[in-house]
Amino acid sequence: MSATAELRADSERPKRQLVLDAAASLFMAHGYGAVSMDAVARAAGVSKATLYAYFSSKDQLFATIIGEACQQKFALGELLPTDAVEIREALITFGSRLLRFFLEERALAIHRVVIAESTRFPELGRAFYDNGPAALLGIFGSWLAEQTVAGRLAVADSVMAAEQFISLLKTSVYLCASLGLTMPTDAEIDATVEAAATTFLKAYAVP
Amino acid sequence: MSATAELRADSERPKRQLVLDAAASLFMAHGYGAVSMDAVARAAGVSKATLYAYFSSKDQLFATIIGEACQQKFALGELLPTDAVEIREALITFGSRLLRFFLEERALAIHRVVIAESTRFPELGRAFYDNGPAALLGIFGSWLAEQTVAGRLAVADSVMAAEQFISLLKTSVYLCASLGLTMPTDAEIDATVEAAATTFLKAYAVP
DNA sequence: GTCTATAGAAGGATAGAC
DNA sequence: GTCTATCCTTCTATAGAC
Repeated sequence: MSATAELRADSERPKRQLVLDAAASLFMAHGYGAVSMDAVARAAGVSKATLYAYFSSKDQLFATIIGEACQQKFALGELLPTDAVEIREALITFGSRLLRFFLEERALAIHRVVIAESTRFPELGRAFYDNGPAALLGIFGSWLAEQTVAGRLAVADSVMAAEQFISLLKTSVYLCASLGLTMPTDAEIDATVEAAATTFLKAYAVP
Repeated sequence: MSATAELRADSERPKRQLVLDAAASLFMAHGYGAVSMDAVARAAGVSKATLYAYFSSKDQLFATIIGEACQQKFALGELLPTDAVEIREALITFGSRLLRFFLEERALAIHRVVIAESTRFPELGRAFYDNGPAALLGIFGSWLAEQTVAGRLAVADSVMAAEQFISLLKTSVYLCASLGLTMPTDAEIDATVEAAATTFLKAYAVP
């Protein structure tokens, strides 16, 4: 796409979308309280009156943005590995994709802002949990159950096992990233994933 | 202590402490942006001018409070079980204490507010991590190493093992509590702890 | 040290012209 | 629908009396 085409597309894009994009970026970077409607209007290149023509209040704008961000389907199913590979390799593939997804700046930002405003906007906590962690648990738990049926794992409680594998990925490297302290290196990520797979298989491998 | 003695102690307590207590409660409940200095002064029973006599700005008041909250030594060492009991029982005792500590409203509130303001106050993220998670990892990792020397566990990388046990405690029951959705029941907490101990021991028990 | 009162700035939301 | 200009509230921070 040429630069002029981009510009045309940009200027033709409905202002509502311009506002949404600008506000999403600002809210995720700085949180609800630190972003003014003036700043949103400025970043979107529209006036405040236009902004209020589309969104009746700051609360509603915020809830719309974060709610939509939570409902984006992250194609969670695509994170699952194929059944063709050996089980340890499958777990490592899945764990590696998943931990790298958790560490993406966008995912971290959504998690941060939802936790931060969960008291002011309880419905956001619910939307985040249902569309994110709960959906993931369902998909991965089913996969673990399938592997057990296929004789590749020995999992009794597939939901608890799914919880445990995912938890094993979220060690302090994830916490440090959440807190904005340090982003882990590829080597640290790989080491965490491999340790998670090793511990998980000691507990759930077929005897 | 009698009621009158309590009252006297309260009225004699330095106003600085009154401000700190009131502000801590408000900031942890509602976050930085949603709390005004008016509200702090009202809750503390002092005037705003008095408040500003002790703290030069809202930023400084907030950083002081959260910084001190992070540096409270939670007597982490006391969470460790005695060496007298069998290893599985020791892990369950420790895990139960630790998970219940993570789920305390105060701990959840500190975690929330630190994550929320970690971009505005990066030093708080560092203080929280060093005094909380990192200190815990050190203490528990050392304990695991001791148990290995004593022949009660077979842990090669004691820090990674400590990470994993703690991560196994933080399953979705913890996430739900973080998001303000639901507080787990005692039964859910116990089930999580027992599952964590079982998985951990399959990976790290003496052969 | 403590208070009342207020200055000065910023934010959310809107009126009215085009 | 969109903009400029503005209203009203709330906020941080301070001046001045006691």
